[in-house]
Amino acid sequence: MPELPEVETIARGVDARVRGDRILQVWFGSHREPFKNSPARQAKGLEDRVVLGVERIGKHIVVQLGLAATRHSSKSLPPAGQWVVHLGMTGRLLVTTPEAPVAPHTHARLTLASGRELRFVDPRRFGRLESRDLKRQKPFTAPGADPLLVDSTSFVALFRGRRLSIKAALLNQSLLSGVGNIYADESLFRAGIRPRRQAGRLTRVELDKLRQALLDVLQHAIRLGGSSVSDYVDAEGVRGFFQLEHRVYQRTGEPCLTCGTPVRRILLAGRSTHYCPHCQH
DNA sequence: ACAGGCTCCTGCAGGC
DNA sequence: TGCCTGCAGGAGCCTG
Repeated sequence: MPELPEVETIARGVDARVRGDRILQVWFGSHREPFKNSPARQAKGLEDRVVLGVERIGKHIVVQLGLAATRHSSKSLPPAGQWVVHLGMTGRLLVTTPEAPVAPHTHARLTLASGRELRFVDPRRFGRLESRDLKRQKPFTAPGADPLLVDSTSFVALFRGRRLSIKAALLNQSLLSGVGNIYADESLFRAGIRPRRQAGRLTRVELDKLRQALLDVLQHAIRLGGSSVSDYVDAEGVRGFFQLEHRVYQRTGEPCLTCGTPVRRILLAGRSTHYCPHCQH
């Protein structure tokens, strides 16, 4: 479901609601997916920890956890652990009251000292949950560069010599972490670049244009709370509005908003890909 | 170093 | 009404 703007929106919303809260008890509703390490070990890493903060890293939501005692000591103490949430296609992370009806496919419920609950819901179970003990493991890092932070030189270097299509390159999380199908199509449209073009053959000017288009489209989407294509909602259950700004994504056959040519849909890297055959070269 | 296909899942829309 | 197909915001694996 979610790409960078949706994950950013959720992470900010969860952070605003649970930062400083303490996890009292954890309930896991399933014992197969979505656990990268065992539910028992995750519960151990979560219970009686204080939420120091919640942030987005790539498409992951990282909950920074401190020992309950750190509340009373220095604020600069590093986190003791992390809870890493990947939402897959249909995952949701919601802050609710304990009385709120439990949605089908709820896989995790974290009871908080404030009386709230943090819930993970994921019908397709493509999402992943992982707890990391920072005494024994390194902090989670994204495999690729963050599209909001990457500078022009590094961006250009990512694609140098690469023979795969620019669309596939944008989706490759070890190059850029956070771009998915919607924002790949939307940024390529705004940059005037055909998705099938070989990444390594784009000019510096084109890549600069692409980086700027990507930055613009992601920041604009974050301001609008992300894209609600089907059932995406933020931490409070509120839908985003960027889907109203889509120019090509899921507009197959509809007129290009710039030139009127019908938007074309092809399959590329196994994904639906939308572009304007007139505006993109 | 890729491309392409397949897989993991559930749910929904559209055609018949 | 039901049954079928195709499709969906992700990503890892395997083969060629």
